[in-house]
Parts: sequence; structure tokens; C-alpha cells
Amino acid sequence: MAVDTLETRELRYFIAVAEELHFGRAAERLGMAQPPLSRAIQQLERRLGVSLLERNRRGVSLTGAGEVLLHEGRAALDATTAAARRTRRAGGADGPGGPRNRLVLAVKAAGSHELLHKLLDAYAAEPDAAEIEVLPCGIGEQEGLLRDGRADVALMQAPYNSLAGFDSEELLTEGQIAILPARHPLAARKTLSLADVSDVPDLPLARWPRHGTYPPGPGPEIHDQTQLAQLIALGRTVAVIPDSARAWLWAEHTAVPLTDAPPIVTHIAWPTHSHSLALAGLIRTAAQL
Amino acid sequence: MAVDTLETRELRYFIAVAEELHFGRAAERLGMAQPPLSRAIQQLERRLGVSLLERNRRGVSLTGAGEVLLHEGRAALDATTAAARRTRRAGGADGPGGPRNRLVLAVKAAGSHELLHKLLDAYAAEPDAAEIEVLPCGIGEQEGLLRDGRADVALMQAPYNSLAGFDSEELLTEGQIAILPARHPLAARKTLSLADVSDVPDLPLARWPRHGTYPPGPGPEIHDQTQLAQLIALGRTVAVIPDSARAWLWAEHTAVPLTDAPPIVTHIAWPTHSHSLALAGLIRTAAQL
DNA sequence: CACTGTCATACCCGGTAGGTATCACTGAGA
DNA sequence: TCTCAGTGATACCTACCGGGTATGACAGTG
Repeated sequence: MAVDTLETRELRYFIAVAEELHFGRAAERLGMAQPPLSRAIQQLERRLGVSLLERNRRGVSLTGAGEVLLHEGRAALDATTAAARRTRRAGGADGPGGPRNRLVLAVKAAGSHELLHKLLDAYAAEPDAAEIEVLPCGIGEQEGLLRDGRADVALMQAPYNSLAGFDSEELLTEGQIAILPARHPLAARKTLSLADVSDVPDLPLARWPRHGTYPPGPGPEIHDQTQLAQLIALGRTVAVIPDSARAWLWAEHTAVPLTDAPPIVTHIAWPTHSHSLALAGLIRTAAQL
Repeated sequence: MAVDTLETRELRYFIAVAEELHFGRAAERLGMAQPPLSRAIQQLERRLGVSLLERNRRGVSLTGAGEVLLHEGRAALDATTAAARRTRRAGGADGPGGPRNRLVLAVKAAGSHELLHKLLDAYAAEPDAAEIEVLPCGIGEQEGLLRDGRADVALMQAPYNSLAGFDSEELLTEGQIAILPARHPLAARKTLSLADVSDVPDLPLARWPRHGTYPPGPGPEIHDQTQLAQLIALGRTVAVIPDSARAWLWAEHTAVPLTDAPPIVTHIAWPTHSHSLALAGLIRTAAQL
């Protein structure tokens, strides 16, 4: 085989080993036995002429080239499965008799709710609108969904989401508010600054994941909106979130505008190389909102 | 095999057929016989549950799903070979004893010459600079080189190059000049407007390829700088190019500033997901120029 | 109505991916 | 020091499947 060709199978195998750093567990995850996996990785290293893994006593670690292949390979594997998924969708293979024209729109669950509603209504009114499947996802999951083809287009909020590697169009800029327990003293204020809410001893700031990891700090780690709402209602934390979140405030919550928080810009984003007519229509509709 | 997995081999095969629209020629290009290729495509269609090609009398054409797979598949295949190439480079597999740390920088041949010189000098002065291999390329080839891993980073000029899908940093903004045959009447002017040079009957404007194709028009199609220079010297054409091109003017050329041409912005650009230390150093150096 | 061009089918073969059994090595305890 | 557990590598076998050749089916053409 050519020296700069990789089979998808080889990528899957290497990524499994590189993530587990253990041939046995990687083989189990791949649903195969350990020896053929060892051999496949050896063949890969031999063909590339590069050592990818350091087999030292008690374990495996990545070489520099291995790090590169792990990152580049993930991107390549995502692109490959994206190709398969989008092709299947384009062919209407989702279900028998399913619509031939469908877009999957990834949205952070309960985020940008009002904007999403307006967008869907406006697009549905278009003459030859495709069917839009709304795919609710966790915080910061949109990038991965676009990359591996589970979604075609997403609503993202800068700077929470990274727009790097996607094309995008600005939709909405909004300020941020602090959401506090209604009974907390700070809830009585007309406005607050970031400094006011970031160092309250009895009310540590909630922490959101950024690119898969949580920043350090005393506050609770947040996975979804509901959990956050409950923790605030219980008086355990305070959150800084976009203005449109007022839509889901509870009775025990109080929203106070923040004077100095960075504005949140909601974008509609899609993979750079996309060029389907349905997607173009959706983007045009969104840009006219 | 899982229904949303594609083997690299299948992608190569399908893309060949989709580009040739002819099984026999595609098989020849792939260095194999036609029957196994036909069978492979059938298996692919069956596994995806999607029809990709329309085999009608006298030829083959793409279905909608086929179009999607052609585009997405090209991106995926590029990403895969990029992974292989960059891994090999990271492991120093380029040559025996070759340096472990090397970046390939794609530059339009003879473009941004002065800037490139400054960049290379400044970077070489850095304490732990990697080796930079300058890869001269044709007009608008940088994008492909970055995508399939033949290059790690490129100098691109907006709006000639499309920065979509890459991260980039602005380096230089410059105006444009018209390069004319020295003996032409227009060469005597102090300044010109785009209108002045775009409709001169005896001096049709040279045409550059944009994304692989040439815009229509009477002027000659330009492939490289030297050819352009010669055609201008012969009095056959006029070109509108960035100010820094004064560096390679011939004696028979005259440069006249254009008052209303869009400015050219040279960027340094790299694949979004890159994160090597060497690349980060080069970008930092470039941003400080 | 032969003839040509094109893709599909039938059938065969060899390479290789994957399985099982086992080895070689190393670190941890008793 | 001597097991013993844990890990990756090796040896060997089998079955599948990717690829080749020969040929068929069909349509358009002179």
C-alpha cells in the first residue's frame, strides 16, 4: 500500500490504543482479540516508517508522532463518518419512505429558545423548505456533532462555542445576566458587575465545561440547564448566562443584569465545505431574522 | 461493518468513479480491473442503503447522495492522507537522520517575497526554531496543500485565496498596482482606476484561476508569474496585482497605482485543529512582524 | 443485424485479517 | 529470591474477501 495512505480500520485501531494506552482494553473496546491489534499497529508503524507508541515496562505511551496521528486521525475519522452519515441522509436512508431532504440542526438544550423558534417558523414558511430535525445537545457538543456528521448545522454561542473551522453567520448579540437565588442579598441589587458575583463566599460561581474540561474553582460542575436551575433555586450557586435565559427562570430565581460581562453572540454555523441547497436556504432565512 | 463507516479504499474507488463517470476508466486510473470496482461500488451502495450512481444507457451519472459523497468523501480522504503525511513528518520519516521538527510552508511562487524573507529571518532567530521547508506552489493551490497535509502552514492572500476552514492571522495589507507594458499610453498616467484598465481593447486584462477555474473574458489565462511578466512585456496584457509585486518588475514594465482596487491582505493560515509547538512559534513570530 | 461499448455476473485464487495458544519480560509481594 | 500476575509479542491456523479472468446482458449504431 502507498506509504501515505491510511485505512479507516487502522485509524480506528490506533486511536483506540492511543486513548486507552493499553492493548488489551483497546482490543476489548474494538471487539477483537489483543494479538491481531498488536500486529496491526506494528504493521502501521512499519509502513509509515515511524514509531507511534513507546512500549516501556508497565504500559504504553505516545511518541511525538503518535500524538500527531491521534489528533489528525481523529479529525480524519470524523470526516469519514461524517461523509457516510451525510450521504445516508441525502439518500433518504434514515427510514423507509423518509424525506429525501432533511437537515439536522444541533442546539444546546434550552439555549437560544426564542431565536430557534423564530428561525424554525421563518424557515418553514419558505417555499421549498427542507425538514429540520432539531438535535438538542449538551453544552459545547455542537462542534463534535458537526464534525462527525451527526448534525449539518448548529446554533453556537461565542465565546462559549469555538467557531474555528466552521463557516458562520451572526444572528443575535445579547448581554448577560446573573441568575441568583431570590432570597440572596445580592438579588436585591439593580445591576451587578462580574466582580460582585465572582467572589461571594456562600455562592460560588457555577462552572461550565470548556472543550470537555471544567475550569478550576469551588463552584459546582454544570452538565445541563435543569441541574443549574435547581442548584440556584437551592441557594447553592450563581450563574452568569445570556439574557435570553430569562425564558426559563423559576419563581425562586432572580435575574440581575451584569454591566461588564462580555456579550454573547449567537451564530448559525456549518462545516466549511457544505454546499447543499437546503442548508443555503436555512442560512439565508437565518441571516434575514 | 457498521453502516456509517467507510473504508479509505471505498472512498478512493467511489471518488474515481464519480470523477470519471466511467467504470472502465476509473478502474484503469486505480490500477485494477473493472469488475471488482463495479462490485465494490455495489457493496458500498448496499451497505449505505443508498443509490449513489445512476447507470443509465450510455454512461453513469451521480445521484444527489452521490454528489454529497463526492464532496464529503474528498474532504475525508484529504484529512486521512494529511494524517499520514503529518505523522510521517513528525516522526522524521522524510529521510534518514532527517530533522524531527520541520514545518512545510506553502507560498505562491514569487508572491509576498519580501514578507516571506522577513518572516523566515525573524523565525530563524528564535531560540528553538524548527526547520522551515518553503514549498512554492501555483496560484490558489495553498488550500489543497494544507488540506491534504503536503503543507502545514501557508501564506495566503485574501481575496485571492479563500481562508474558509482555516485559522489565520493577518500579516500585511497592501494596495494594488497595474502592471503595464512600458510603451503603452496608459503607462504614462500617475494613477489609474479599475475602469481604466478593465476595458482597454488592445490590452485585455489577464485572468487568474479562482478555485480551479478561470473567469470568462478575452485576456490570457495565467498560470505563473513568469508567464504573466512575459505577456506584459510583449504588450499583450495588463495585470492588477499587489503592490509588493514591484519586486519582480522588468525593465519593459511600468507600475501604476490603482486608486480603487480592493486591498490585498496577506495572512498566515493553518488547519484549524493544528496545535504543534513549532507551528505556534512560527505564528507568534509572524504576528509580531 | 452484426458490432461495439459498457456495466454486471460467475467463478477462482491468494493474501491477510482475525482467532487461539503460548512465550518473554517485568514488577510486586511473600 | 522465587513465585505470580499482568502485559505485549510471537507462532500458527483458518476463513473471508478483495482482486483477477472470462463472459453475459443490454443498448445504441452503422
